[in-house]
Amino acid sequence: MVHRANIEDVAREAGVHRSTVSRALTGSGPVSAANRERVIEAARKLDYHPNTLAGALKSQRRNTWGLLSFWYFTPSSLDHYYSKVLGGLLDTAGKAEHRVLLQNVVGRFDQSDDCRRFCHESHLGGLLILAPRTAEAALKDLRRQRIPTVLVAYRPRDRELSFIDLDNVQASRLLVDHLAAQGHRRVGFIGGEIKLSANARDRHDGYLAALEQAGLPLDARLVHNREFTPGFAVQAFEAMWALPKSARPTAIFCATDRMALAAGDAARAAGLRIPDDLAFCGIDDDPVAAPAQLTTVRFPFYEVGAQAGEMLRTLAEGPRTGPLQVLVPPQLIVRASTTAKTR
Amino acid sequence: MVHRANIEDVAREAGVHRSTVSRALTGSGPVSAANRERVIEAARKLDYHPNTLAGALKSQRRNTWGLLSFWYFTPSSLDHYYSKVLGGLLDTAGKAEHRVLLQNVVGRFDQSDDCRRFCHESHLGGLLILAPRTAEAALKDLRRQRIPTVLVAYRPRDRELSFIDLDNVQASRLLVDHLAAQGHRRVGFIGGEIKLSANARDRHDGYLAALEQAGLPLDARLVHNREFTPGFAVQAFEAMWALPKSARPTAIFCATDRMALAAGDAARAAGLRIPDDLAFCGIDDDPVAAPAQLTTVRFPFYEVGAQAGEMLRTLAEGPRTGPLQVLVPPQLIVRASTTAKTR
DNA sequence: GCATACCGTGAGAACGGTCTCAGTAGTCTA
DNA sequence: TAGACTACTGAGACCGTTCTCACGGTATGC
Repeated sequence: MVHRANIEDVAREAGVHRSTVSRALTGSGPVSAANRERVIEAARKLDYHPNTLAGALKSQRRNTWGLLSFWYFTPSSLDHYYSKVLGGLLDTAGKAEHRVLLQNVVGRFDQSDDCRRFCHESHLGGLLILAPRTAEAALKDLRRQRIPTVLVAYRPRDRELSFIDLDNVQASRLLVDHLAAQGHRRVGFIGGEIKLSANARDRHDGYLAALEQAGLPLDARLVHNREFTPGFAVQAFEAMWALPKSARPTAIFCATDRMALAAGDAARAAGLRIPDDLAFCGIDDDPVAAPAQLTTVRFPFYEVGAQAGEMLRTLAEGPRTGPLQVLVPPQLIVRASTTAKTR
Repeated sequence: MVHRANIEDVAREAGVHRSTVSRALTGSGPVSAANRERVIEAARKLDYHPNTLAGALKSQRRNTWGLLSFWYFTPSSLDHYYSKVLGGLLDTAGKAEHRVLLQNVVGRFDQSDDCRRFCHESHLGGLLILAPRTAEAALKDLRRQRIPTVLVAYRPRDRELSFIDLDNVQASRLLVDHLAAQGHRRVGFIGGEIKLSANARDRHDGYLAALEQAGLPLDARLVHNREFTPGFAVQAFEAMWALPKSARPTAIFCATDRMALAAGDAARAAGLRIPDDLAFCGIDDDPVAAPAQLTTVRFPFYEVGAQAGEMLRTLAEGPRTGPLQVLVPPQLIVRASTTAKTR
């Protein structure tokens, strides 16, 4: 291993004590201008880089944030989400002079030794947790450590925890309002099982709330909740289209883009023109949505990551701030699948 | 801050010296069965977690790998690449009892202070560099540090560096061979500027080599290299289709999926049936390729990350291994855009 | 002129481990 | 039974910083 200059070498080179070197380089105390100059020059000459391990050990300062992701496998549909959140976090971390350390937890959160060791032994100054579906019990153990922790895209039952979640209710509202503004009155909904997924519930609830607020009729025959799958979307579309003509929807709002595209393809195959005969919209702004001209909403994942970082900063410095709880609104992306060219 | 038990506390609890605790927990020396038992019990009781900072400081052991990505901005098309490589690296790191630390470099690699500090001050035991387009000069500085370094998806001029690159030549070969096997003899190529990008050059070279090997004719009118953009792909398709009927291609191979899809859309708009009148294929297995039924090749990014980690391990332990240089072959994904249903 | 304040500095104790070394007791060999 | 060897243990230096403290010197206030 190459010899790396340490603070003592710099002190010798500059002809001062290492305390003075430390003060000069970190600005933690008074140093005469002449000595500061000498120290900086010596550090440059010796290519000195302080050993952060030693510094952190002594000062007990924690300048690393941990990102704990909790996936048994990583479905490709999460790549976009993951890398944008990460990008935002990295940028905030950079500004805050923090490093970002990663840990992927395979299997159950609360039984993972990796996870425990990551949180206890990595000298973390903050912790971000992605998608901890079953993790709330395990979080209690973490809280004893008093490491600032923010849950991402998850709303815990325990109201003492900090989180930054996506406003799925608002997502539905934006889309329903947009459809209403386009003149639609009969808007169908195809979503996931509301008992299994908070996302499914919120998107469904938002749909109901927005219908009511916009004064649109609610027709139970136009509401289908079971699975977040393209196959189910096609089935649900077919069921709606089998209704008497007057009962059919003029627009269908699917809880994901993939579902909307599948249902849209089925509709096209049945001879319908989109959006004139039937409009479609989804949620996610999946990469396939843009080429397919699908109206959708997009969550600003980069900003979620960046703001999560800011929350960690606030939690770390605030002596006694309560939990921080943020709901991130989505952005409406209007495309041709809901905007008739001929009107 | 909560009191965290240290090794001294455990020693006191177990009634032994802290040396014995260290030996018992790390297995670095002999400990009697009775004492080992006592130590483990004491550690459990006090919820002791060793301070890795202190350990690494003294032992000079480096158990962190750095992942340096170098993007001025992060285009969404790289999300998939980035998160898969990362996933693979994380898994290998986990097996090797290593942590992964991230740094995103904005702007020029060789002028980035963040980058230098990351490499010098993070006590890295290995370094992975993603997409260091202009970075080779800066790497010399890094090599002085003797940190095992692997370049990902990049082939450096300096043959002393270790890298793991994607075999773009082989990608082209797989596709051309596939087209030839489908009976095509006139295969067009649309790619990027070969002087600007190694990718563009390799894909183009692979096309030429595979044509020759398969005994297919090379017609300069069917080869278009300028930009990796959908717009250019459309132009190039139109140019080919404006040729006399006998000179037209029966299949077009585009250097990216996005280009292939754009050209394919233009062909469809011109009334052509795909693949019967004209077959298309691309490279990348972009998320939009599967729904569009586009034949393409996929690079195994997860495996790239995992193997890069293995390379770091080898470089770290090998006392004097030379540079490791790996070329990763892609996988052919055959879809309907090249397989005529009616034949 | 003396008390007070403050600036700049060096001395040296931490931080929490690891690791070398020496010493003790017990076992084995000749 | 002496000598060598082994298993185990504690003492304590050390990794490279930060940070508190004490001290000399100069400026300020009364």
